[in-house]
Amino acid sequence: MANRELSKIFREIAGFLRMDNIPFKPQAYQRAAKVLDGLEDDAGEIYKRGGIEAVKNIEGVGESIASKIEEYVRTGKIKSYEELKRRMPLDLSEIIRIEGMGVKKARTLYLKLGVKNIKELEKAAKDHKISGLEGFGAVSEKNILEGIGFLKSKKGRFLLGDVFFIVENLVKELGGLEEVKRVEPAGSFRRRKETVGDIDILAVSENPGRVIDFFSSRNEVAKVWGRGATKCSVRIKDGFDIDLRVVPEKCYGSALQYFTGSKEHNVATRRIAIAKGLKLSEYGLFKGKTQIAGRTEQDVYKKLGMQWIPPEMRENKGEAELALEDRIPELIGYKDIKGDLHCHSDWDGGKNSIREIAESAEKMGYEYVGIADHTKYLKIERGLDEDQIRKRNKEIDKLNKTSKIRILKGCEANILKDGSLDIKGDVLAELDFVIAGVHSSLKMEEKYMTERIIKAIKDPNVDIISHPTGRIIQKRDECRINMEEIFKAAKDFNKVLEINSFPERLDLKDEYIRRAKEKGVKMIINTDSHIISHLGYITLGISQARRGWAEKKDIINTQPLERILEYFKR
DNA sequence: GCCGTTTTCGGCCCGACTGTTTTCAGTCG
Repeated sequence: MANRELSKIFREIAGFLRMDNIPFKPQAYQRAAKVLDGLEDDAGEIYKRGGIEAVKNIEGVGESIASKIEEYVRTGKIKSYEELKRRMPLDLSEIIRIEGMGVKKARTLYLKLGVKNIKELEKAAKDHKISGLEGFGAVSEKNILEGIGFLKSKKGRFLLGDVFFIVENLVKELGGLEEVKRVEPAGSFRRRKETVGDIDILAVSENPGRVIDFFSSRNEVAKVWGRGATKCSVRIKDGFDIDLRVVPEKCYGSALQYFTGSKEHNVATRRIAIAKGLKLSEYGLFKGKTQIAGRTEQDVYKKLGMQWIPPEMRENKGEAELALEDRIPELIGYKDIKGDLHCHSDWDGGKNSIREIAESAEKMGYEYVGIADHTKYLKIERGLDEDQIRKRNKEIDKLNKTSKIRILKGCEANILKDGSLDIKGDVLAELDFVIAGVHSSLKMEEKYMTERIIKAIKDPNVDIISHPTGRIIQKRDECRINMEEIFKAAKDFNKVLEINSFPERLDLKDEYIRRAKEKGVKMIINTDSHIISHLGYITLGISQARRGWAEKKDIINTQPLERILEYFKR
């Protein structure tokens, strides 16, 4: 896929241009990058099919960017980009991952101190070289070190959503090979952790050499680390590593169990084995020297006297004990969602029309879909005012006459600093549902932030609180909120907390989902999509819900249309 | 650099917040 690489390059070009205060061009490159990210067709393929003219038909791509795409497809490089990098040889995309660091600060620090990457930045901050510079002070140094510390604590890990579809695709391709009998990802990927390190893939084959040949020669492979008879490690162009192991069929199950982890879960299961006079390893479950299980995971757990445990639960949080007592909950399934209620349309900053969203939602097998455009406080997202909401509602009414699935009228209103909403109540009352979320003043003290959200929960028009903690994974901690009080208020006022499926949000996170479930708080899994390709993120939200042990009954959008409407009327 | 049933030239989502200043630049969403 050339799209990902091109979009990364265009984002960097945008950064370089912004550094030099060049107006408007950065937005153009940024936009092209964004379009490429959401593009289903591969730009390289488009070029090969229809030449530069076809490429120019891509939105946001004109003369100049099209010729850069052409250059990239033909030579694998873009000269002007290489030139920019030579002039400013710093790892911009890395440095700006630190919160509070942007291209201008990166530029100053490079020119004054020669800082090229996070490591050098950390040293400069520790040596107090930064506080003396114009525009920087002691607080800047402190913030930089804090930001770096935050990034480091999740070092080398990737967002599940950033690798998910690449890995799924690879596994599907491997599974399609004739010589591959079984293949599955293991590790934290299989447990669907919100961030993953290396990806482990396990396969069974009579001909490991052929499978490894295929695996290591795929064109997204950047580097082959190690190649053995049954094992191969590669780095993908996107920057993460994948290990493939080919194992004998008779221990596929035990190997899968072993490599899925977590480490702590494995310790717990091995302890159970020992208590039964057995020994569990990646090679199987043994009684003395005889293998009594190993071919399938189910068999391994069964012979241990346990129920099979969904990978998302294997974090040693009490699941082993439940499995021994036959009390593993029936988690929400990946096909249980009947509709996504947090979709932004082109009425606000979204990309697709309501009709397109409804059609995509129908293709996903949904019964209903909810349009939840931003409201007016969020100017950057073109939030709607009262009149625009009413106008949009009319369009939805019209579309509903012909649409095969029901389109619900909603919005994502802003919870202002004092806990009030930015849209008048009489307009909210005309909607099928109202989501409310915090998008500003995220650094309030716990007491005030908690009061603020609870006030919104008490608002009779509000049904759902979106991304309740406001965290951005690997970038921003959750807001200071007393979640216990939020759960209590949600329960008392019968309001729903969102599990936002966006890769960098996944908010509520697993622990809170589990706590909410214990408290009897209802939740909803939404995508917060701004383009129809985001609708597929729902699977990440479901994973998160399963990691929080949520069952179908805990998640309201597993319910049919009438039930969910009834729920919002209450 | 891209785009156009208000334009083929002249526009490009902008306000809040923070840390630095003493009126503002940079970052974020």
